[in-house]
Amino acid sequence: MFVTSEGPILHADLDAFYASVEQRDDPRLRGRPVIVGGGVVLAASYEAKALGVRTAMGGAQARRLCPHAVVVPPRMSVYSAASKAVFEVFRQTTPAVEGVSIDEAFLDVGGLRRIAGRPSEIAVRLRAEVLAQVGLPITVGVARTKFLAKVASGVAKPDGLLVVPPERELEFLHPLPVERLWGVGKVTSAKLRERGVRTVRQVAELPEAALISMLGPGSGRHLHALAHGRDPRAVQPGKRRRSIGSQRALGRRSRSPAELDEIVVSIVDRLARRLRGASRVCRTVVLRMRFADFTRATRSHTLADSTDHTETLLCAARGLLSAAQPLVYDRGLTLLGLSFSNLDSHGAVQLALPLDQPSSPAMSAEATALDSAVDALRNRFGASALTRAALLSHEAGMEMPMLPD
DNA sequence: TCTGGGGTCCTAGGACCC
DNA sequence: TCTGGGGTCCTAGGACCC
Repeated sequence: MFVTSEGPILHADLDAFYASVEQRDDPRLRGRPVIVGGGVVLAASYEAKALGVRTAMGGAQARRLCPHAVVVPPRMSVYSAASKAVFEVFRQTTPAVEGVSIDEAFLDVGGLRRIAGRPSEIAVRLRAEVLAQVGLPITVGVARTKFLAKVASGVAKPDGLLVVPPERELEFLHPLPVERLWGVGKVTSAKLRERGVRTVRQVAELPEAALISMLGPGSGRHLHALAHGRDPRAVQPGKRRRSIGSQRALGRRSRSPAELDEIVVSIVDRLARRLRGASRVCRTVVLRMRFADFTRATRSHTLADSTDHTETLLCAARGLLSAAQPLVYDRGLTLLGLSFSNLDSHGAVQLALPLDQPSSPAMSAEATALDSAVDALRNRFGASALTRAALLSHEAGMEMPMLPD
């Protein structure tokens, strides 16, 4: 499963992904500043970025900076389809594709030289193919390691290509600001700058022990290696998601227990469907909270057995929320989220089952049937009627165990 | 500028087992 | 009654990334 070639590695990164999809689909948006998302900026086209608009910026501030921007609501399913199409192009290039996010991947092209040419040629073709087949601009960085390939694509953006030859790695890396190092965010950057360390070269000049005493053993060693161009991580095509989650901002007004329960029900329902859709099961349920002062807390519960069963997961989520009641009301809950972790594949569970248990396709067919039944009942009885719907599907003879009252 | 939604990885303490 | 060392799992928090 793990590819252990010597590289080179391509880092392919779609430019201003959501905004580019909008410009692709609506010619009137091309060449104009485009902002995706209203309350907060999910993506900004390069025309908007040129005026200072940034991802994650508040919508009001973005409109001040860029009053002529076209603001469009996100169309997640369209972006997801575009992403799938782009990843298909990646896999036509090499089977060794490791997805990093919806718009980003590493491609190991080591060993392709004889059939596909030099890495730079592969990268040129890849960019042309993504444009031709999906209609989106993409930037590619090429280097010996993942980290250098990623930095290269970051420097080459937008709509660019940059190759870092092995003998020029440090020449490329050392003048860059420390924030370019993977794992250096606000906190680490402040610690480094406090000590006068501003460039990657200055990090490289520090002994590893000094970095460890500043940042702890984990990040100390990590940064020391990166600053010297060392990054042993291989491209892992089989890499799978380790958790799935969903959250909802609540605003500042306080919510009744019934409202919170309704939110928990809808999040659990959505996540459990995604779990089954991906043929995965989970064992740990994590409740995420954010409060009025922007502090955060999590509470988690690990089940005895992995499951993709909505009611089981809901029961755990409700238990966590009720245990967290004091926090919720003392500190003013402003965000509520859940994530399911400790993910496993359905297949692994199947192996442990006796032979007379339903097979995996049958089980997912059952889950799909339940989803449809719940949907139908929800349409009849209203959006928050999951429990009611569960009761009715139970009465209808469908196997859906009930929660205790 | 008062702030969304989706993730990853690391650390540290305590429980528990051998 | 007091005592060691090592390993794993769970929980919680934090930093970081897109």
